[in-house]
Order: sequence, then C-alpha cells, then structure tokens
Amino acid sequence: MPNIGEASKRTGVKVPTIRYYEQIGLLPAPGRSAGNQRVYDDAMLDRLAFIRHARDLGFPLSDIQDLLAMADDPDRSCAAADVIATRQLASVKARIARLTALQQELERMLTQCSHGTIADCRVIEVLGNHDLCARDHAG
Amino acid sequence: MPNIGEASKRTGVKVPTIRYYEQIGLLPAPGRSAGNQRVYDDAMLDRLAFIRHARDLGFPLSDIQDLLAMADDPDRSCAAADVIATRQLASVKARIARLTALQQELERMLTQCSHGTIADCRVIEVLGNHDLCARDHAG
DNA sequence: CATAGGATCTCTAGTGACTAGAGGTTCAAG
DNA sequence: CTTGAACCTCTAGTCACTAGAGATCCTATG
Repeated sequence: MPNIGEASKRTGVKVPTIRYYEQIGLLPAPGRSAGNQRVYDDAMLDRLAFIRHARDLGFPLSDIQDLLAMADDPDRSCAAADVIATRQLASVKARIARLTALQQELERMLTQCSHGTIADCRVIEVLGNHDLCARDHAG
Repeated sequence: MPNIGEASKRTGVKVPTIRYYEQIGLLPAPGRSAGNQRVYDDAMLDRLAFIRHARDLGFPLSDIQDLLAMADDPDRSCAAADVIATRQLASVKARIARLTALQQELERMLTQCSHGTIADCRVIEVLGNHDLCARDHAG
C-alpha cells in the first residue's frame, strides 16, 4: 500500500498538497502504518486523481467537494454536476474574453513603443491614461 | 483636496484597497487633514489611476512598483518597461491557451452528458479518468 | 447648538490554494 | 549501525485584497 510519496508520484499531486487536502477535509484521513505514516488504498488514489483532474480543469475546491459527494452517490440525478460544470465553462469563457482584450491592449502598447526613453514610452503613457486604450478591457 | 472616498470615486479603486496600497508602500502616505483624514493631491490621484489601469491589465503589484519607479524617471531608457510588458503579454497568452484547452474539454464533457443519473454521468466519469480527455489540458 | 448618520480611522483576521520552513521521527540501503 | 532521504506536525508566508470591530470625525438637519 503506497505511502504519501508514492501517492504523490501516481497522481501528480504534491506531497504537501495531499496533506493540505486532508487538513481541509477534501480528502478523508487515510490509514496509518505502525510508524504513523499515511497509507493510501486504491479508492483514496482514485479520489486524489479525481481532485487533480478537476483542479487541472480549473474547478475550485469547493466545487470539487460537491462533485466528489455526487460521485459517491451514483443513483442521484447528474443535473447538479451539470450545473457546476456549466458554471465553470462560463467562468472559463469569461476569463478568455477578458484576457483576449488584455492581450490586444498589451500588443498595441508594445508595437507603439519606440524604444526610446521613458519620457516618450508608450507603455508608461498608456498605463497612465486609460483614454489611450482602444476599447474597454476592464470589468 | 479630495479625501479617500473622493479619491476612490475618481479612480475606481476601492477605499480599503487604497489604504492597502499605502500600507504595502505602493502608494506614498498622503497628507492628513486636521482630523487625521487622508488628503490626496493630483499627483497622488494620477499615481492611483496608473495603478488601477495596470491592475486592470493584469500586471502584478510588484511589476507595477517597478513601472511606477520608471514613470518617475523620464530620462531612463524604456527598455525595462518593455521587458515587463512583454513578459505580461506572454503570461496572458499562455493563460489564454490553457483556458482555451479547458473550454474545449468542458464543452466535450457537457455535450456528452445524457442528463441521467450520476452513474452514467459523463462529467463525473471524465473527471475521474483523465484518459477520457481528448488531449492534454494540464501543465 | 445638539445629535444622528455616514464616512473615516486603526487594527486584526480571513480568503483560496497552496508553499516554505523549522524541528523532530521513521525507514531503507549499505 | 549509521547515514540520509522521506516522513511527521506545526506555523507562517504568498497575492491582492476583503471583512469586521471599535473608535473618531464630518456634515446635515432639528
């Protein structure tokens, strides 16, 4: 049965992060060896992999908590899971839109920079004056 | 001369955030009224607007600290400002790329969901098994 | 002139999701 | 039997705020 280091290797979740998940109650406390070291079984490793994957997809831990509770209860409707994933998708889309606007503004700033002194630096100037922006990039 | 509330209204930076910027040394301590309340002059408001705008563009406060130091020294080369903005642009682009991959994966998850029970929920299933993903979305 | 309320003041603590470090124990290899 | 890596617990730091407590100040109305 794998200890925390092995669990970390198999799931790609760092050792301190695994302990952190346990501390906040996202992961149940595992069994312990004679020497008080954590021992993980397959169910635990699956749970950890689930968390890892959901984190990679950008879900906050509170949503992951809910998704894990659903995964533990296979007979329930999956509507709630759908809601969470849809919300996450909307959030991702919003962030992409915002970042794309920022990207354009940064590119504009940089192409207009003549690489002289600060006095005529377009980057500094634009930062100091929002009116010089092409369009709204802010919330 | 505006107090902190007025400064907040004019720049769009919330009152506690202005105090926070002062506390961490990003904004110099302003003058005080007879009753010990902060009073802001135009230079201060410009500086605050600069910070606000740079934050909107996603620059971290440490970079803003550097950019403000540059703006205070108009004769220096703007190469350093260019470096900071270029780095920020690269970071924005990387985040967009990552989020776009996430978006695709989330969409795929959701379209495959048959809206039945958790037992056959594609959302939960995909989260539990990374091999079901179309492509690498993770770092 | 008194008072009521809103805005300001300082200070501490909480957020999310970890990360880093101190100081001590356990385990596997040689 | 010793070395050293990996484990243990606990606290504190990160980033950029945000929330709250409790006290003081400012302004408008009666």
